[in-house]
Amino acid sequence: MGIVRKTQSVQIVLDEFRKNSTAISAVHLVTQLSTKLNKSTIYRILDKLEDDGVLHSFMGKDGVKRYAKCQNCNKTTHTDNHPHFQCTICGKINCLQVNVSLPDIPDYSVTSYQVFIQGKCKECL
Amino acid sequence: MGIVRKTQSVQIVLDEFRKNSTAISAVHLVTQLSTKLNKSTIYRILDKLEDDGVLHSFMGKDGVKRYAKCQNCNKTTHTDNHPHFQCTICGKINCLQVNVSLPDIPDYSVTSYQVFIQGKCKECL
DNA sequence: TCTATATTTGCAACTTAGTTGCATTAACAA
DNA sequence: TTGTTAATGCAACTAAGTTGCAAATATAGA
Repeated sequence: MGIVRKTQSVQIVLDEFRKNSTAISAVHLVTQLSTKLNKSTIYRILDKLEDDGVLHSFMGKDGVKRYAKCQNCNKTTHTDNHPHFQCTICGKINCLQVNVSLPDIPDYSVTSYQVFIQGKCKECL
Repeated sequence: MGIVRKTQSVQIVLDEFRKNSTAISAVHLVTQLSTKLNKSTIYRILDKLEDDGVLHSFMGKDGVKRYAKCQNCNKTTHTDNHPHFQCTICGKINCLQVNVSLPDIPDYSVTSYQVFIQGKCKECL
C-alpha cells in the first residue's frame, strides 16, 4: 500500500538511512532501534518504503534482507540494475554507480536482474 | 570438511540433482526426502557437497537457499560467474551457460560476483 | 481547533529456515 | 572381521520475519 502517513516511526527509520550511505539489514535496524520502535513496525515500514520506491532491498549471501536508498526511483519505475558490493573485510555493502549490462541470452526473455559483488573496498585495500 | 564417505544418504541427495537440472532449494529437498532422510542430514550433506565443489549455492529473493550442480568445479577452483535465471511464471531456476563480465570498477577490488536474472523461460514464453 | 475515521503501532504469539549437541549407526581401512 | 571415526537421527534450539488484534495517533473535514 505504501506510506500514507508521515509518522514519527517512519522518520526514525528514514533517519538511519540518512546517517548511513551503506545498505542496512532489517535485523540491524531492529536491534539498533529496539528502544524506539517495535520489530513489526520496522518490518512494516521497510516494506512500505520499498513499495514507494524510497528504498530497494536485496538478499545477502547470509539470507538476511538488506535495504538501501534508491537514487532515482519512485512508485512506478524502479531502476535497480546497479550492483551491490560487499567488502569481505569490513562487511559494508554499497550500491555502485556503474551499470552492468547483460550479454544476449537466447531462449530467455529478461525483465530484471541483480548483481552482487564481493571484494575489498577503498578503505580496506 | 567435505564428503569423506560415500554413504547412502549422499547418493539419495545426489540422485535428486541427477533427475533435475534446475536449482533445488534446501527446503524442497527436506520435504521431498522427508521419508528417507532427516532434515539435519540433508543440510549437512548439502554443505559438504558445496565444500567439495559438487554443488554451488545461492540465495533466492525469498531468502531460501538453493543448490545446483557445478559443471567444471572442484574443491579448489570454483567458477561461479555464470548467472542464475528464475522464470517468473514456472518459478524454475536454471544456470545459464553465458559469462557475464563486469565493467571496470574504480576504488574496489573484485574477487567474485553473482548475477541473478528474472524473466520468462523458453517453455513459458 | 476539535473530532471522526482510518492508518499505524505495540504486543505476543506464531511460522519457517536452518543449526547444534549428543547418543547411535554405518563406512571402510587394516 | 573388527576397531575407529565419520555420518546420521532426534529433539531441542536459534533467528528472521509474519500475523491478528486492541490501543494509539495522524489527518481530513467540520
